[in-house]
Amino acid sequence: MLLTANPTSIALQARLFRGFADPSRLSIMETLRGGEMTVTEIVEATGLSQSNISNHLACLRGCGLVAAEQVGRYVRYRLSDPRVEQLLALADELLTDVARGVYECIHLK
Amino acid sequence: MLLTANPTSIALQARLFRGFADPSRLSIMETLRGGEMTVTEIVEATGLSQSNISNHLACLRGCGLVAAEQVGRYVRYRLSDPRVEQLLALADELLTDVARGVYECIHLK
DNA sequence: ATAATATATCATTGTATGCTGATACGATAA
DNA sequence: TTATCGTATCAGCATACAATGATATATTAT
Repeated sequence: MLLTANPTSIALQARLFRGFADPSRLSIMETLRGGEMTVTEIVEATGLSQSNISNHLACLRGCGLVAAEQVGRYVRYRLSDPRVEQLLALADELLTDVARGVYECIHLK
Repeated sequence: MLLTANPTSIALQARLFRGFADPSRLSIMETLRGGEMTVTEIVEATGLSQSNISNHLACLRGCGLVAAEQVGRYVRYRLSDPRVEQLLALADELLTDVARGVYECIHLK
């Protein structure tokens, strides 16, 4: 008998973490910790290309990690849930202790 | 002037999240929430192949997310830090609210 | 209506990495 | 020592996905 946890749940959780597992998306989310921003503002703040940002915003939005609101010809984005920030903060904390390992880990690029 | 957060930190954080962003690694970590286990026990619990498990354990170990201790010809693995479990728990909580979005998100396989 | 600005979409390309199967290594038992 | 069991490593293949550049859409201004 396999003791595997609910496979669907595991797969979903993996996907959720993937939402956080990209530098561009993390930059966006870190930027949004400062409050709502338009796409242009995010582009300026991160230094990433507009299409790149838009692609990632679509991803984050699809996953429900950020929410968007159209304001005139701008679209304002924000973190959708306080737990998104909590997750970022907790990861930061954990990282203070595992940074060296993560940095030196040869299994993740 | 770019307002980018420390790029190195962002890259490391992305890597850290990648550690969590794979179903096999998540299965392993979920399994280890039940306490220390040998590789064989993890293989049985998850139903994944031995080499697959060993590869992922090497990754998790390299990142400092799990710790290992040799016991005879066995190696017992455990979660290395309570915050690893906290991160898993928080993700689970968040997932209760964003599950649909994550499931339907076309940007992540 | 036309132009200009803000954002989104899409195809392409390159790269990262997960999985498998074979094999090597290491520890104990016979 | 030899066999056996537990674990680790590695190469090869297949796939996922991030970044770019071009273009489409949408909103306001002239």
